[in-house]
Amino acid sequence: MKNKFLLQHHQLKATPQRISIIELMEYSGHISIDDLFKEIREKFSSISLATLYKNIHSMMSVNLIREVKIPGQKAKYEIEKIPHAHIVCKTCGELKDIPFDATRLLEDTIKNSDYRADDVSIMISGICPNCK
Amino acid sequence: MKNKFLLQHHQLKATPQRISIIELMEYSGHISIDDLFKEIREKFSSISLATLYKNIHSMMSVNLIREVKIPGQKAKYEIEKIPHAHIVCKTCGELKDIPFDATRLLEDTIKNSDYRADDVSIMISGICPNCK
DNA sequence: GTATTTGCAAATGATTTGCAGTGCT
DNA sequence: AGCACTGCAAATCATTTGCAAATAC
Repeated sequence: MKNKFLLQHHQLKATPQRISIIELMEYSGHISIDDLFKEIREKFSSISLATLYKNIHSMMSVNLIREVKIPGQKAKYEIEKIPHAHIVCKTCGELKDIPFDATRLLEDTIKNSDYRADDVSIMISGICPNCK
Repeated sequence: MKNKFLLQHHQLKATPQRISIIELMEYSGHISIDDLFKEIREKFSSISLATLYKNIHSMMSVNLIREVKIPGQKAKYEIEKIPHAHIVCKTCGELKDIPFDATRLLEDTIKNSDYRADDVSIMISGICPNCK
């Protein structure tokens, strides 16, 4: 129900496919198109990749979700939420959030450049505990 | 000459194509495969995209260059250099460096998580002076 | 001289598009 | 009812691969 409203508040029709996309993103944190496709087929066996791509685009265009690009990997998608940084493991590729408030960084940037900055995305890479 | 050594120090053969790739990256700061292809054809009219892709990969695998992924754009490539953050204009897509030392951020992350962090990439987005 | 690299053409993989039918509001 | 959305198939675009000839060292 919550996600139905979430979609409607962003002027998108609340189709069951879209609701399911949001649920899967909430559950996984970040998900690639391929994994999304695999998961969502369990519920909608006839869904097409084209539909996923179209929905990802419409949801991005209203800032409901965000694309996370990672060097050497396919893009992942996540629901817009509170400020955080990303940390990706160089070995296994796992992506995690860590709490990080970039407000300060943004303010500094605004001070030191003539850009009107409004968003920061931070990608840290390293080796995760499991792979160490 | 400098770039010939740069390649050799990374155990790559210094072909004229590779030297030219490095020159173009130095000149442009960040460049996409397509732009690289357009530019480099002026010098090597018979160069193929396959060669570019292959070289980009070999140069990345020895950390001579780095891939910069930007949401909504194709990847760009740049020579590894001193720490900086990226700022991209949401309107015209222009990408710029701003000086930024992420050492502190890295240290904090190491303290607060059990990852062994070794690299940070920061992408700020906003509106550039020209587009304001 | 030998191993690597180049450039071509073809294969593969990812994303987008057009369109007819369906479903949300 | 009307417009947006879905799913299919086909088109397009991006990247990779295999291989023979060329080149760096």
